[in-house]
Amino acid sequence: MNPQDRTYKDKKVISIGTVSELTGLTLRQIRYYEERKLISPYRNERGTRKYSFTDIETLMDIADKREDGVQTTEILREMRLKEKKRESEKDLKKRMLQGQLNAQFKLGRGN
Amino acid sequence: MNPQDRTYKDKKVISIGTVSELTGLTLRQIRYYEERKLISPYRNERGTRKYSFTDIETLMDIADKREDGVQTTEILREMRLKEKKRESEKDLKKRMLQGQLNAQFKLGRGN
DNA sequence: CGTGTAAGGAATTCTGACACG
DNA sequence: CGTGTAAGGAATTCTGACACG
Repeated sequence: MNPQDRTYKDKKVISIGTVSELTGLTLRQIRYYEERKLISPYRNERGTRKYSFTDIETLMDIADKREDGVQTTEILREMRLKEKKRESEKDLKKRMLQGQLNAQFKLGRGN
Repeated sequence: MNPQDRTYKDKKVISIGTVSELTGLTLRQIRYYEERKLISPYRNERGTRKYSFTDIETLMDIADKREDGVQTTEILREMRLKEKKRESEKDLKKRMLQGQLNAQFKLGRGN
């Protein structure tokens, strides 16, 4: 995804009522999932919660899993696992790129 | 831009208070620019205005022009001109692509 | 023309709590 | 554990209008 677009996807500007409409979850449920650390909305000066499109996607994932009877603790575990996986993949890519660069450097020096 | 991302950029989900914070415009100004047809927010069941990130970008353009003393009527004209330009460029691309395809077809038939 | 403001009403959001299971 | 609900207060949003220039 274009880095410019990420700023939109991650920008926390949507109020809880709209999130409720978009996800089909009740306000109570949305607030509860925050209490269980599954999401962390931004709070404006007044204390009103503001969500991003990413938060909404996360909530829809949560809704699916809850329907399957998965508990919030378990959902949190899964989310953290996926986070780690993404990080290690990113790390792998970085190391591969570094390897490429090193090889290039040696070749350049060899000639 | 990725078509998937457009759905976020154009999704009208942001309330006027947040738009005001993001653009620095007053509620009065934002509503007035709507009256002058410069933007058209979505209205939910209750009648509350909802804006997209695209609307916000448009509003920031408007703010710049207003600062330069450009009147809303003139801004509207400019916006419509740009819209037409985009459309004719799109049209040109479409016709060029069609030309490419026709050429390919003739070549294929020729062999 | 573009923007401010006071007015009155209706819907939103927040928190802490009790309830049920 | 996950969710519903009533409670009270504070801030939001809406419209139509008068004001100024």
